[in-house]
Amino acid sequence: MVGQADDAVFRAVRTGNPFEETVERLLQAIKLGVVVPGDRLPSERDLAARLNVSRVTLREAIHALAEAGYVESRRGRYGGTFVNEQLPKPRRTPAKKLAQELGDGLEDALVLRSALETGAAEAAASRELSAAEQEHLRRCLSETSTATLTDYRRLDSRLHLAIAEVTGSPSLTSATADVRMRLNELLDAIPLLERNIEHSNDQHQAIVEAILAGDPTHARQAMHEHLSGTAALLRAFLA
Amino acid sequence: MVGQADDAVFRAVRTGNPFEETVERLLQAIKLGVVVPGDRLPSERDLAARLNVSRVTLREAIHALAEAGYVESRRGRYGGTFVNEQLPKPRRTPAKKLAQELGDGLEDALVLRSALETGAAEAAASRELSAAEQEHLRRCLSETSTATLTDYRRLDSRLHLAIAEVTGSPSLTSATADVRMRLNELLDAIPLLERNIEHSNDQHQAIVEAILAGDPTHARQAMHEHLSGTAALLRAFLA
DNA sequence: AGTCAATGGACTGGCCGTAGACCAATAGAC
DNA sequence: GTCTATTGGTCTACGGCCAGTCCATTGACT
Repeated sequence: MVGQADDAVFRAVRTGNPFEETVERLLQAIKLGVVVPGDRLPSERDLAARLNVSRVTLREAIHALAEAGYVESRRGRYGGTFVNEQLPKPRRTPAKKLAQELGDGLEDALVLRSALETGAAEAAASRELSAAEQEHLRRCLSETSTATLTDYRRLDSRLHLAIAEVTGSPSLTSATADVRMRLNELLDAIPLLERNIEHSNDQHQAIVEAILAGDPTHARQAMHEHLSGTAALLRAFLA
Repeated sequence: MVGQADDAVFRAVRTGNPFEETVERLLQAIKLGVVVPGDRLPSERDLAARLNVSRVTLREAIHALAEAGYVESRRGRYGGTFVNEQLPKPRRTPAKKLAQELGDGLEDALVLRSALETGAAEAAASRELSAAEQEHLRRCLSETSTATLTDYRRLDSRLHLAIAEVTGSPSLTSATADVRMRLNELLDAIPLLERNIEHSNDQHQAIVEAILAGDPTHARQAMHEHLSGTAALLRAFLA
């Protein structure tokens, strides 16, 4: 055995039990804006099948999220589990502590994110996008640019996810969602400045325009700049 | 709910049971050249802990691999589980059938691979590599360039994995290993031409040189060309 | 030749998750 | 107003996986 890559291949098969994983996945859907306040989740039977988890386990996860104030369930036909209009405020753990917890994980996540998202921007710009996909991109861009402070993170996440989506690669989309979740807690720990948001919005627009124009090189470069800015902000704040 | 990204976030929490996952992981270690014929795997107790799996499950997985002819176990101190010198030949499933099974999965994997590996090349070239890391890269490159036909796939995989390793990002390394495994079966289905190998070797050298020279742009570009070639080959063969 | 540490091999009790069936409630359709 | 399909809520029997323990074997070291 060589002794370097074995950490990667002999890593944990499962990071948590099915219950925890399920909670995490539902949180992902909410925090990344895949489901929006007021939306209904798929029925327990459907969702359990899609997540490949028993209904009991899924219900436990939903129950946990309900107690935490994220969702609410209603019985009867046309009932279901709905995302709350008022989402719980993320606990602002001190940045230093978070940085300590993550350790090398921060650099790890940033490197992976850069690879995934610049790759996604390039791939998206290299494809022929359907009218629906174009509309989806534009809509996410517009919603992000007009977002209030409290909604900004979620809509920003949603836009980045949308870019991954229009590559047509589900795996790339999943990976992007996962790495974003890893960085989310950190992002919540740093203050949101109006000036930064404006800058981000400009960059978002440049990225989306390059994708819609079918300019892979420019799309990649614009995304690279955008991510570098966020990365620098994070590194500075957690130093 | 929007209805596009939900496939990504509501995907299966676990693709198989712990047993299957463990088998897959050990196969990964062998097929990607992380462990080499003659090598000893970590002890069952250590390995089970690293994989976060019970020893019983790990033993079942090892037993399955032993029956398939991949490994052999010896008891006593200085015993252990060893990778066989003669690995089982991969079954050459007809390319058409494989393509049918994968379906859209091929494009999915190719897009993800491109993002991960071009990103890895760029990131690797952007770092200061330690002497050990440089040596590791050079060694993998050299072993690949002098490989016999039967060993080529494994050493080629190992080289690509090494490039991901020297980014210093474990997540990127893991993801690279995973997507490579998804493409492995396909790669086994297409014939290995001496001419293609020579071409690959040239490209490999260009990539590694760019990384060692600290030239991110060139490294990315060289990797992009390399992957495009393989992707075109695969698409052509499975059309 | 004897010792011993480390390894694979085997067994047990317990718990988490599953599959499936059934109950209870709800709101639209008629 | 009644009916009914769909949804969340509940329960039970079963199986896989796990943590822990002990046994069997081996070969280097003394």
